[in-house]
Amino acid sequence: MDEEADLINNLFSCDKSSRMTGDKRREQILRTAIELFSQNGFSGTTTKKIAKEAGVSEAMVFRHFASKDELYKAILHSKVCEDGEDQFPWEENSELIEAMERNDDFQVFYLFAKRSLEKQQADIEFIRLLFYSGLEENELTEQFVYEFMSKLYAFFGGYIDKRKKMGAIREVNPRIVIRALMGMLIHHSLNNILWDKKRQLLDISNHEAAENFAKLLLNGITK
Amino acid sequence: MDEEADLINNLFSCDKSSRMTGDKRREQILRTAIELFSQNGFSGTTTKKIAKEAGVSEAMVFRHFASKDELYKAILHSKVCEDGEDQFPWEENSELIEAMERNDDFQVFYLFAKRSLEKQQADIEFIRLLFYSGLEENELTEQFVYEFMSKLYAFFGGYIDKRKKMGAIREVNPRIVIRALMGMLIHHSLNNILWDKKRQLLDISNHEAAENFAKLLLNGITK
DNA sequence: AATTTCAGTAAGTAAGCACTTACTTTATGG
DNA sequence: CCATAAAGTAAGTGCTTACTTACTGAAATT
Repeated sequence: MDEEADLINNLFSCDKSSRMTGDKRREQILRTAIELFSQNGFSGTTTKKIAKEAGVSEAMVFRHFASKDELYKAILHSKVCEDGEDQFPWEENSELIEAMERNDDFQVFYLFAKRSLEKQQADIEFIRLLFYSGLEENELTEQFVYEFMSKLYAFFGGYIDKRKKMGAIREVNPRIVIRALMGMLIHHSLNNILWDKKRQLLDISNHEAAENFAKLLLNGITK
Repeated sequence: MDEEADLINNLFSCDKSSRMTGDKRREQILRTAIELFSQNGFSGTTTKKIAKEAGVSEAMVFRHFASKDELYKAILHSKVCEDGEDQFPWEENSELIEAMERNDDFQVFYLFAKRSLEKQQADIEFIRLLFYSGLEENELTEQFVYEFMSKLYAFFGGYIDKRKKMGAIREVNPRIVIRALMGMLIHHSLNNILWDKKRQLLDISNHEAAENFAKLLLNGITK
């Protein structure tokens, strides 16, 4: 409580010269850097700008992080590895688990899609960072995607396999199904974030998108 | 012929000091820059490196392009606007048109998917540039995506509407279908290019991918 | 053969870059 | 209340950046 109050106080107070503890300052620099790196990429972001935005001298950035590279790694680690755990909240999503137990295929896919879209929209920074670092060929990103997708294949592919055995789902490679679904979801978010911010091409709610994608995946468009 | 022979000669000859005409040198610098910008993004690419890679002095880069920014714009224009036209070759794809005429839905979606995947794989530079410039919030990119997708909606959405009226396809927003399909295709390519180069997560041919995505879109996975 | 044209360069410039050094200020526990 | 540790900075460092200037030499035109 005190901690949070202090943080808010520091962030909004006009008294820029107020001192922070090392840990808090470190965290604040990290958060500022996340914002800038996600906006402008690695080489598009200067340590000077990070320092200025964080309201400290450049030397402070280098006191907390050995180099710009280390700072970037710390960011990817915090966003991709720590928050990344968070990106896989389905096992604790009781609504989804229940839908799986009662074999309500539509609900399973719908809930998954809706939750994914909401997550993606709530953390645009994360998506931008993921794509920037992917283009920059950062191996941490490759590793994250591999682990994340492996978990997804295990969790979701398992359900598909089960329903296949029950005769509810036709013979199909679960990984292809998952790639198709993730493609719809990520690409839809990316359109909203990068290319079609004004929703000129397609303006639908997360509910509509999730519903349509789920139906599409389950029944296709053929009558 | 002569032109091409000269070009090949110049590219592979060890005689680096050979003179080129202004136009050819300009084109060569442009091509070199495309390669580097698509690999490292705008701020990750230096004019010095472009010059070195092109085998000329830095001053030559600035003789042909007023600034680094102008060079980048010229690249996006050439890749996205000129070659971009090329990215919409379906109207001239007689196999696809024929499939549309005989209302062979599967063949229509399959051919579209396969051709798209092939195009994307053949021009990785283009995709990287598209994503880099999208993240960098370049308005040229936004414009290209808008025009490209509008054409696609007109061309493909028309087919879906026609088949809807014929009662072959259920009530569905064609734009959502197209977004879903493009999502599968682009995301699959992006996985292959960025995150899963070694195909550890999913290793399928373009034929397999196109076939599965088309089936999925038409009939879903339900038995 | 002389002149003009233009591809091409070497060697700059000022500003900006990641990063360091040497120092000052502030909180805190004995 | 003072010693100490730690938060903080000003003013650098050498190097790189985008971009320029003043020049050279090959080839086409006259």
